[in-house]
Amino acid sequence: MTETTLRDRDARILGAVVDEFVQTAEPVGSRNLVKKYRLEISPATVRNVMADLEEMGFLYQPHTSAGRQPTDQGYRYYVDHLLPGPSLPSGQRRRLRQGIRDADLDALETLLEATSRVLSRVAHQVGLVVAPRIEVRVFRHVDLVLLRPGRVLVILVTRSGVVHHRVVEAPEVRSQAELEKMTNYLNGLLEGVPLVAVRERILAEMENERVQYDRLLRQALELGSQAVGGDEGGGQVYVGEPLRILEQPEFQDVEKMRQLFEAFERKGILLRILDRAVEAPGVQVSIGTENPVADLQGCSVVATAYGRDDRPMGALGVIGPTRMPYGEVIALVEYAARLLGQALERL
Amino acid sequence: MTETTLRDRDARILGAVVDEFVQTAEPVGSRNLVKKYRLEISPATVRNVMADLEEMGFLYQPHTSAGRQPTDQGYRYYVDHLLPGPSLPSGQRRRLRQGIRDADLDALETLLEATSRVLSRVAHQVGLVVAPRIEVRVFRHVDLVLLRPGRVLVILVTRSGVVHHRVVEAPEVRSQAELEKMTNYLNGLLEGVPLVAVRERILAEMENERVQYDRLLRQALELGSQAVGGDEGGGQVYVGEPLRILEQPEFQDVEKMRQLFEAFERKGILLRILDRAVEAPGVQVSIGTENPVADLQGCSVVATAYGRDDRPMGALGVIGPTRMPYGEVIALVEYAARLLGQALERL
DNA sequence: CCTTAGCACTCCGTCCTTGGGAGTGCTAGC
DNA sequence: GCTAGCACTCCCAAGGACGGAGTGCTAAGG
Repeated sequence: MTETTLRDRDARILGAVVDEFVQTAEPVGSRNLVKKYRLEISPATVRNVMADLEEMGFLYQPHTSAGRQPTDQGYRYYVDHLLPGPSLPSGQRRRLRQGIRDADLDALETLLEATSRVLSRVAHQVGLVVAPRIEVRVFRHVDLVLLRPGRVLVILVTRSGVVHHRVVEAPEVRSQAELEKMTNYLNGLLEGVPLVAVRERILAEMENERVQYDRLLRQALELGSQAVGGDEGGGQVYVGEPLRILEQPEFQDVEKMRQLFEAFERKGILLRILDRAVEAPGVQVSIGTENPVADLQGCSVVATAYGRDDRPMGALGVIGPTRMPYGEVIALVEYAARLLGQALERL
Repeated sequence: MTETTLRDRDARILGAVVDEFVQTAEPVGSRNLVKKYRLEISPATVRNVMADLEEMGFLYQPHTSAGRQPTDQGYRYYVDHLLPGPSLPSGQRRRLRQGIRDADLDALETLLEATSRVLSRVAHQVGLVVAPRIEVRVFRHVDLVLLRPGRVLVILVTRSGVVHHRVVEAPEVRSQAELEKMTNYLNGLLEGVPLVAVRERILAEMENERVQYDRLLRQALELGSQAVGGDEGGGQVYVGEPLRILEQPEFQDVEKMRQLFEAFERKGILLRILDRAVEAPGVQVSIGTENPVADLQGCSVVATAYGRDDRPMGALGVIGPTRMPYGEVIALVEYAARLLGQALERL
């Protein structure tokens, strides 16, 4: 990766090619470019420049004597150096605001899902939202329900109102009355503890003398520990209206579409990509082969963290073909993250 | 719909055409048919019969001088009269059993999802499962959690271990302690009441003198009522691995596929189709235009109820192109329903 | 040295034609 | 009522011609 800086005119032409190709999805030729973008030079000159840009790896021809299209590297340069100032048409702002505000008063899950959907609709791509990470979630309440002797349903509620539940084997538990006591004990013990610290807290409590002698308390801790165990994968991913992607011509091909949809099913993949945006500042753009997942050849992801600046909670973003209007999508994702952050603040 | 009965030979030919077309997805011609199915008559005779069958509406030609394919009516006759005895290859039985047994010990949701998935995989179509209807679900436990003053999270658990939750506005509620009392009260009141009867029970209790004078109890009932309200749509639908449908050549066309996927998103549509199978006895087969939803032109649904015979709980089925191996799929759906019923019994 | 006009060339996509294959319907004979 | 034979229809794949869009190169001009 040599960090090239293009001369002004060359950059302008690269920018024009990207803009044009994003718009039309057809290879762009010199003549057309000059006309549409009022470049004050002749097509022949543009051709020379294009040949240079191709040599540098920013453009390529799908076949000889066709127009040029941007390579991943071309898009990269465009994103890094040529983006117009971030401005979002007020119509889109409004739609985003409305979509997120409408779900605002509801539970967290609804809010996140609504956000992913409205992102999809406004961007004409597919919106993604990762639920707040386990680290920022705080224990609020636990409830134990005896389904039948030896089998207990553990319900866990976080401060933001997210409900987790899981069935746990507990052969020694026989009555709901026992569970009631355990519930009270656990609730008292864990009130306000961050979920990540719950296990630790429980282990510490195990040392407590009182616990050593009380079978019930020991069991309660055991249950509590099992309840939070294995929940590390906490990052639920919401995929909004995946069918939107069919609006993009590159996915008229069934095989391509299928690959992408398979990625959608494997939430782990999406999580991996979006997670990088949680830590990093600003909006992250992964273009085509830049992103680590082979199945997502030809796709780009624009993502950013949401939450307070000093304390990112999760990430959201948009996935679509590499041929995407980066300026617009970046502004969109940025704004959506701000709105979602605000909504969570209120929640 | 005139209820025609075909003469033996005609019926056999219709059956052969259906079998062959299901297998190859190509219009089938007379010559080929004779050879492959060892009909002891000449192609010319077969042609005559086919012409008759076409006139009766069982077959049609996509264009002159092409082979024949079954019409919806043709499939209907096949399903009603020509199905080979229901027998399921032991390999498929095993795969079904395994898929369902594996999820058996888990919570209900997991079980239902696993069932829809294994149906998809074994049938090479898309499996559908409707969660047990609200009528057969029984109240087990309720829990109220104060998220912040005036806003309460209501968690509802049914006997089978299904967890519902919802955020409810309750401006007067200010402390968790109040909620604790309400919780106990509601749990005592509703233990073992079928969900459909909960609201009724609550209304009856409202008349109770004790309640008239106790603000807390009134509020508790209010909350309980809101918690079950609007939950009529209880039938959650699980769609198993929709991408499987791409294995069928008819869905290589993006537009067709898109329509179907849109139907998958609108769970209401699927619910409507499957719900008919809950009441009806045996396996229901809706072929192409027979099913009430226009978007599902060209698709068939094979569905049946699961649960105890005298008390159906929900429905499951398979959706795919009209060109599907009905005999096999019917046997599959039947067996899956039995397995799921048994699994629920144990749960 | 950079720019540009001109020109020959390349490649794609479309349209048309052609020929073979699969299948039918009809007729006449058994 | 069944069947062999035959003429006919239609699709589909392959081949060829052609126009369009675009390029690269060369040579001339600033």
